[in-house]
Amino acid sequence: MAIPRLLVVDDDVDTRGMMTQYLRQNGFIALPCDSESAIMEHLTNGRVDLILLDVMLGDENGVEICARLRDEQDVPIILVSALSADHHRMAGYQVGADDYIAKPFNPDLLLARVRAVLSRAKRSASLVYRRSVSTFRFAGWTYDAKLDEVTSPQGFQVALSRKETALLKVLLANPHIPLTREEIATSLDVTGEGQGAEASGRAIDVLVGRLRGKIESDPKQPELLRTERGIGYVFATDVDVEGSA
Amino acid sequence: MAIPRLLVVDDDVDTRGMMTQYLRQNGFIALPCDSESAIMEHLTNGRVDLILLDVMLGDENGVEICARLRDEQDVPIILVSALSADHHRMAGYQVGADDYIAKPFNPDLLLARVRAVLSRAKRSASLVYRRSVSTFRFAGWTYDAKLDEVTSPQGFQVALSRKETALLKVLLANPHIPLTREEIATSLDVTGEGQGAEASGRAIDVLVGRLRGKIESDPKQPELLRTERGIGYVFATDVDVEGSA
DNA sequence: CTTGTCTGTAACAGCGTGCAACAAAATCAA
DNA sequence: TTGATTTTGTTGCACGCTGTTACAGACAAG
Repeated sequence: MAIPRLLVVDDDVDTRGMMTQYLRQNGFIALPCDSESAIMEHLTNGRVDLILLDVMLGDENGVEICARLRDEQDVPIILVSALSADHHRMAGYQVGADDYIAKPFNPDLLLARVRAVLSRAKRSASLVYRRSVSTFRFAGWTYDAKLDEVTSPQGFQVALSRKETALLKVLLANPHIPLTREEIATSLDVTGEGQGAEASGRAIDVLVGRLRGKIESDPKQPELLRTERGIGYVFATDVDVEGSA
Repeated sequence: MAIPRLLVVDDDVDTRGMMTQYLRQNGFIALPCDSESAIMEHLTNGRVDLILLDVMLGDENGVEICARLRDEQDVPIILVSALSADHHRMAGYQVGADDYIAKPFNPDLLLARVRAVLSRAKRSASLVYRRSVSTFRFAGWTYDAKLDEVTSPQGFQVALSRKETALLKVLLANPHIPLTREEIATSLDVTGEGQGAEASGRAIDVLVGRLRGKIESDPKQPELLRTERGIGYVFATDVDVEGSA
């Protein structure tokens, strides 16, 4: 199972950034959102495993959004509220939220809830990504997330830089799913909010090229890290994940 | 049976674009519309297999339009609504809608409903184009949809560009059926809103020429990709499909 | 035949991507 | 701290893909 992709929906940049950063540090893919339309976009464009939804969203109302999402979707939702009032919690459950957290919350609590909801949501226990877990295998290659070691099919160890490793992780977590440059950039930018972090330039292109140079047998005709013209990049190979607690 | 042609009627550009794009990615021909007159135009000018009709259409009322269409036509209609209110659903069924979906909806759900209505509407199950099919054979040629590899009767591998591949796919999916330039263009344009995408020009003609140059033994006297003067192009050869789920 | 419409195609232009080379920034050693 | 080394982002150019245009040939109707 791939690394869970979470949507962090909050209109406050700081909160959003903190949560995003924390979740990423703990092995999740966290995508910051600030509106319902952004949520829909993500839902349309790719897999989303859990939505952390702030109740207060400027004009929009988190509870209503939750209700609407729940009407048709089956994505787990955790409501987050700055208010501790219980009626909010009730309202939340009524519209089908999977859990409810009051701000300010203990980061570990957040993590615990997220994991609980994720594992409750789906049957397979391996759904939840455990940091300590960690061997990815693809096309003869091995990536040991714990030791951060990449081993070629011939058994040679390949040294990847931090960003290269991060890129590989995102790709391994989303095999066969085309990722936008923006999505990739957001995932790489571990400093919390990726807002304008990658506004300029073609850093991702270059990074992809560098990674290709290290893991593709023929970088000119990539078989693992394929280009989706006009869209972004895809990891076009099946990936086996081997985990341990 | 040809690829189903769907009309996506919604006055919001984003929604329309998203739905259109998603449907196209899944093998349908999706034509964006924003008014009743546009619908009528399409109904007049060509085959339409299903209409996805937004209930809120600016000044116009989707339900009324639905009723009017139903009065004269027998095109299946799925109503789409931003409101979850049930009376809308009821009203929809009363005027003869084939199904009803509330926005925001799960893309896969949309797809499921569309397919259900289409197959319910009548005709063989093969109506729905299956993208998961893997190997096409025609006149000695082979096209492996999974690897995107085209192999000539002599066993040589031929490199096709993205659009060329897309064109070939549409043709292979509809052997012996003349396809309009518009139909082809719509199928190729995966970038969402095709509105003016193909308004101008003869891109299709040129594309066809290029594909001919690669797969016809004598591009001057095409045997596979024939021209239907005044109409469009036909793939004039039997195609064997070897599919898997 | 002529005329007008439709199609084939070469030539060109714009865009996105790969990549090398450079510059800036981060990391490390002392 | 300083300076060396590595990593990362930027820039410029080349190249392939794609749509447009213009013109010539093909076809249909008269």
